[in-house]
Amino acid sequence: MSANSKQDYQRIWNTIAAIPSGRVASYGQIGELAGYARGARLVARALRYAPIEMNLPWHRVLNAQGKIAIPATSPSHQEQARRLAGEDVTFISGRVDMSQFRWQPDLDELMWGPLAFDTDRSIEASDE
DNA sequence: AACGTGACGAGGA
DNA sequence: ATCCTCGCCACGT
Repeated sequence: MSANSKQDYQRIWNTIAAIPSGRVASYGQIGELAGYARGARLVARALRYAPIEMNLPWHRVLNAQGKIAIPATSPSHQEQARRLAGEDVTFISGRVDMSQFRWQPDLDELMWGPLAFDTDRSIEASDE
């Protein structure tokens, strides 16, 4: 499966939208949950092109080391840190403790939540 | 069409 | 911890 349209980005956006306040996820984690194994870079792109009107909790996505991935030269970097602080996500020497703050969707959420109803992940369409 | 790039990540040295 | 290499793949040149 490969991503090649905005329609594909939608699944990634949906996944990001599901990250609860006070928790964070890594790019790779979002990719896996959205059905793109090893799709970390795809997630980064999807995030960059996400429409602002969508109001995604973009600030809850960090790199695998718990660090803000946006270049420090960008104003958005500060903004991300500010938003996370507002959700009591704490940084220790520039990074978030992922073992403590990583979003871990429970089984119910994975099986019955909104993410489970993406069209090309339905039972009928599973033909790998 | 070919090529370099990157808000990434895992693994090895 | 730091540096490199490779896998990944849509995008802009």
